Amino acid sequence: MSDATVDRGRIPRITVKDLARQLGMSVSTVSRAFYDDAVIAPETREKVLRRAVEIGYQPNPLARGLITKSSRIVGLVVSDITNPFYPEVMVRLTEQFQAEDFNVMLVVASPTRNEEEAVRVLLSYHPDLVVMLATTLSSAASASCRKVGTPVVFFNRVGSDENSYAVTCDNVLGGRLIADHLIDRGHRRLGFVAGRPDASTNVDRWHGFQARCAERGVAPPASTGGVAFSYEAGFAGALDLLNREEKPTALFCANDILAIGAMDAARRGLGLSIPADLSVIGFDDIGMASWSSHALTTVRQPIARMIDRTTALALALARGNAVQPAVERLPGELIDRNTTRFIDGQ
Amino acid sequence: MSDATVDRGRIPRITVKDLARQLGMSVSTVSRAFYDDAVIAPETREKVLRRAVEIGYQPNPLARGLITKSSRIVGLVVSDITNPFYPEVMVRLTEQFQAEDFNVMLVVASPTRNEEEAVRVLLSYHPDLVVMLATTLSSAASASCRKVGTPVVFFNRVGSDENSYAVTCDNVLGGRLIADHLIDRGHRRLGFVAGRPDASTNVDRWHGFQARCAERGVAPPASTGGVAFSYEAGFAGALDLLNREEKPTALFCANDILAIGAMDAARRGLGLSIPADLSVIGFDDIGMASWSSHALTTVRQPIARMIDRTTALALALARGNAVQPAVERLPGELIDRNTTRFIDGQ
DNA sequence: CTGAAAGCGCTTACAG
DNA sequence: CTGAAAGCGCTTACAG
Repeated sequence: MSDATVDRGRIPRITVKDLARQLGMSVSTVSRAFYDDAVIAPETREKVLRRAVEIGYQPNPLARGLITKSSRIVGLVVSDITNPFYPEVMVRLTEQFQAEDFNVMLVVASPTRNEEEAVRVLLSYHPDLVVMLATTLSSAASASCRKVGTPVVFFNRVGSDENSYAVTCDNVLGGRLIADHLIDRGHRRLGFVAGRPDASTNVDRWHGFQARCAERGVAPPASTGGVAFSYEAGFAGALDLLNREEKPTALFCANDILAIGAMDAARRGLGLSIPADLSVIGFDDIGMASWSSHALTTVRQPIARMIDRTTALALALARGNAVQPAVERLPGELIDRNTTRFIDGQ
Repeated sequence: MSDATVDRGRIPRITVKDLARQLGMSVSTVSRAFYDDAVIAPETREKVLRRAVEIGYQPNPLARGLITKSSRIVGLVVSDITNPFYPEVMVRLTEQFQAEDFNVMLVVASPTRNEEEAVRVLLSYHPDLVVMLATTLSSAASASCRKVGTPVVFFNRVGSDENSYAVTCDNVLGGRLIADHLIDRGHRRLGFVAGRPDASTNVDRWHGFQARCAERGVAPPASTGGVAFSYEAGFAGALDLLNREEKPTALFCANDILAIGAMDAARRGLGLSIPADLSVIGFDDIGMASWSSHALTTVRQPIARMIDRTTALALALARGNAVQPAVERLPGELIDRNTTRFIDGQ
């Protein structure tokens, strides 16, 4: 019974040695049983595997990683999680990785522990891959990953450097879709409530929106905000825009949470009715957007496909397959609910 | 330059050996520099540490864990994440653990990978501790943790077995607070919209509510739901209760999301006005509850304190300190906003 | 105070 | 097909 140094009351774990001793085999043989492509007699493998489940042995992936240089850990770095869009993404990504026998190490970047620091400690665990699920552009973090050869893929955000992987919704296209939707309905005085200015989602949506307005000969939209993707920011942004000389008749908010805040400001703060007095449109199509109290017209991110693409890409990268750095932009879809309307005149 | 077996294009990591060679020291000495309580000359330590940051060396916690039997990993198992209450908890717990140099391995239990299976793979990483952040009662999972000697603490949920650790809001008390609030305002026909029946939060809130009603001589509340903690369930639950013979004048919903669904049902579905025609009260005080479109009266969970207690407990446990198994119930606070009112008559 | 050695739990050439 | 040996990147008694 090995040298069971009782570590702080912790029970000594079962190891290959235990299994080997019990079966009268060498540790090498036992070890091989856990690899499908190892040369080992089928009956031997079966014996090992059967006994393993009996005594509850599982190879220690940490020790294994020391040898194989593969930890089967994927690091997930997250920062702004206030958007309900992200928890779902986190969970679904994690599920997918788990299904492929990768485990997720969660790291949160915050004011106290910034992204660079967070990535530094993450890297000490030697993840096979890191995926970034955050809203700000940071090249430093991805640079330190690259320095140690760890591939990184950005989810719903494009890295600031050329050679990184990213999968996002086509935010520029989304912005254009929204411009068309509003302009087609007769709106000419448009407003934009921005989220964080350093988020690629924010800038791309704005660019698309703006560009399409210009193409269709509509006056440049008024814009405000740029503090956060939050209810409060949406509330404040709408108030700002709607108190200006030239009141917009329609607001594009950089995401759904902003839009919900904006609607509350319009309704409760200003006594407006939506969509009668004001059209509002969001982006993301979070669950809440479909609630009858909001019934928000928005652009739905193709979240299932985005997650599929991310895991596929991630897994390929983690396996060491060479794949061209690229950003994949998947088109979103405009979901027309009840917060925009046709206006006459103009 | 060591035996750089180019592993799938991955860059060979810097190790103690590299550092030792560069400094002309032994690996033992270098290793000691990273432990505050190790005997080592101060200047030596400083030299090592300085050089380490220069070349970007960090001890590999995985290799370290092999020796120390401490992975500095805390496993976080999560299942029903649809409640916006949880993402915040996840992030804040993770931040706290990070601050103490623990890292979080996220594991999600789902229909495809149930809790037991999830815990099994988690345990293979030998976490120093696991915290359960889920809504269903499962003793199997905690049993397998105990079998390998890994402490588990339940957050906002009490384990089904006696000797485990848990920190929760005092849900029974919360239910009582709500009963008092409603009864004090003259309500006598009360309704309860349940969440998942297997969640301890749900049963405790219901018990407290019921018991207090009985104590104050109010007729037993009608109850419905019991499918999920979701908007849809709240919507359906309210519809059910409000279509009964004896319509309740006030609804206690087992959490805020249910309450928001219930309010939408009452308002949009039934044309009722809140609180004029119906009082509604929730539980949690998620961010959304304070939005002006909801302004929901609710019981606020003492989330900051709950998290502090959890990390304190967790850290003590992870350090191997003996602490009595116990469930800690922290009192919540009733936040009186705009969804309940006094009724006359009776 | 420092170093050589053993060992943590694994895997993987290398012989047989 | 199997086993003995070396080694992954660390830490920690044990000498000196």
